[in-house]
Amino acid sequence: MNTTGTVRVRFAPSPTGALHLGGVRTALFNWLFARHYNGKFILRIEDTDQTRSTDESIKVILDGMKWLGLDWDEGPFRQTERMEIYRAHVDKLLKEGKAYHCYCTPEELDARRKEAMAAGRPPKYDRKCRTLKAPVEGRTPAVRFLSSDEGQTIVRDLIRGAVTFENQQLDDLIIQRSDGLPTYNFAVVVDDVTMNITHVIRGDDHLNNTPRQIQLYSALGYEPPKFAHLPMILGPDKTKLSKRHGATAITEYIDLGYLPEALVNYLARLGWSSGDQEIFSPKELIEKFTLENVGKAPSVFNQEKCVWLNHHYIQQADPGRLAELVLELLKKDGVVKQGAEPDLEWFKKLVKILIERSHTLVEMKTAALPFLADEIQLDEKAKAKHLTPDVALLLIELAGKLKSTEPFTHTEIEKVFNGLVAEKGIKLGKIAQPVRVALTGGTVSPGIYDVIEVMGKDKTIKRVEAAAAGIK
RNA sequence: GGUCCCAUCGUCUAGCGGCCUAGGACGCUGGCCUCUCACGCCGGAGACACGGGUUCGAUUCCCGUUGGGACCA
Repeated sequence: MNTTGTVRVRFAPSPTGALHLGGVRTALFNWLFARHYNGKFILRIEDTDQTRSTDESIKVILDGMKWLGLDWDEGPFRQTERMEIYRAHVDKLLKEGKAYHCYCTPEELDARRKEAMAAGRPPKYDRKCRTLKAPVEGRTPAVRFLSSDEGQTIVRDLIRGAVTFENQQLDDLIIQRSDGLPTYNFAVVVDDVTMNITHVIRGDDHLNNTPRQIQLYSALGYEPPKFAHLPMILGPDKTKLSKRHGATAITEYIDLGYLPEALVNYLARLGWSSGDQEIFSPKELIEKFTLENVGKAPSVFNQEKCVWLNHHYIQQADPGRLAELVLELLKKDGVVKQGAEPDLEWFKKLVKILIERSHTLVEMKTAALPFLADEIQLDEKAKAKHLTPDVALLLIELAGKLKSTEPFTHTEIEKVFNGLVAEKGIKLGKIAQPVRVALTGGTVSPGIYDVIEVMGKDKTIKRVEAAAAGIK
């Protein structure tokens, strides 16, 4: 690939809602491409649609990118701050006769479109205003691009190869609406040109816009950038991923307890691969990422695999970091009150014993609950199965032994259990399960010695005795 | 409807004419480990959409069909 000169790519989201997975993947690929080739990654906010754009949404996008670690080198630029630039380019085209005023109202266009469809003709603009001699009184015109209707426009896409479009099929598209705002296709071209973008890497859904844009570049007298159209991310029903497929916004994944590195790794592998490798650090991704290994086929977002990666990265993560993240979740839920945080070192110990069986931070949070609460509710089924009359005495005996256990550590606690088991000639499960239920309320938890150690002597004995007392 | 794109296990993918009895990962599943659940380890089921070419030889190249998707309305 020709990479002489600095690579400049951009991510250009519309701030009309959440930052969702498709957008994130586009941003990620652009970012990886820029970093791989030591280029620049530019962030541009496409907010010309002022009725739908919000500052809140811009904040969500920027926060999401930061969370993922996708740092940008220039921007964020906002299109609303660049209106003069668009206007100047429109004027230039008008002056050179490459664009013309169109006085047709949306209603008129709509009517003619319907007429054309009814008559079996393609619903294309009929170019009525192309030959207009004088302005129409009392109307503010839109501006249309005078496109060629002969020949072909070939998009040389870095992922798809050459894609040919018949110019005849292309419309005289509006580049400036009657309210003076530039249209999407026009603003994009002007922006990419004036920002010296070298590679436009974007979703497949823009491939059909590309020939028009190429024509605009050449009308404006600019060399078009190189294009690369990424395959879409689909939902389980194989249609474009959208809200009805469940969690699609990046913020939802934060709330669900995902780690950014897991999401980055997962999204990188959607539509891109490097042999058999599944796990990539950001550094490796940057090293190995090229457009050559980007696939053409759309891919379905698979929650299970994403969770698996999240589990993997939770195992790798620093317990201190996890402790802080889980604590945040607990505060958000109101389980932990500001100023009443548990001892951080103790909490870290707790987190450590939960790591292995946690797929998300939310799971970790849930598993931490019995350790934080003063009182616990015993699961009825677990109680019925494990807290049976024959274990009442065992529990009392165990509690007694634990009272004099010093130091109160995994090793010493294990000795107590082993001693009791040998003495009574029972299986470990006979006592471990009832204790687990007594301490955590349920039948699933980390290893019982770890649970006891972290729970602490007082709480352990209190709960074991309470459980024994509750057996009828 | 028009234009464009796409097509390997359920899903993500490797494969860039012979190495393929099609490899890996998630998920599913049988077993081992075991104080529960996980983790881990060992094993299993599971795909080249179809039909024509091209070629000594097609998953791989070409054409068509089918299917799916996107865009424009």
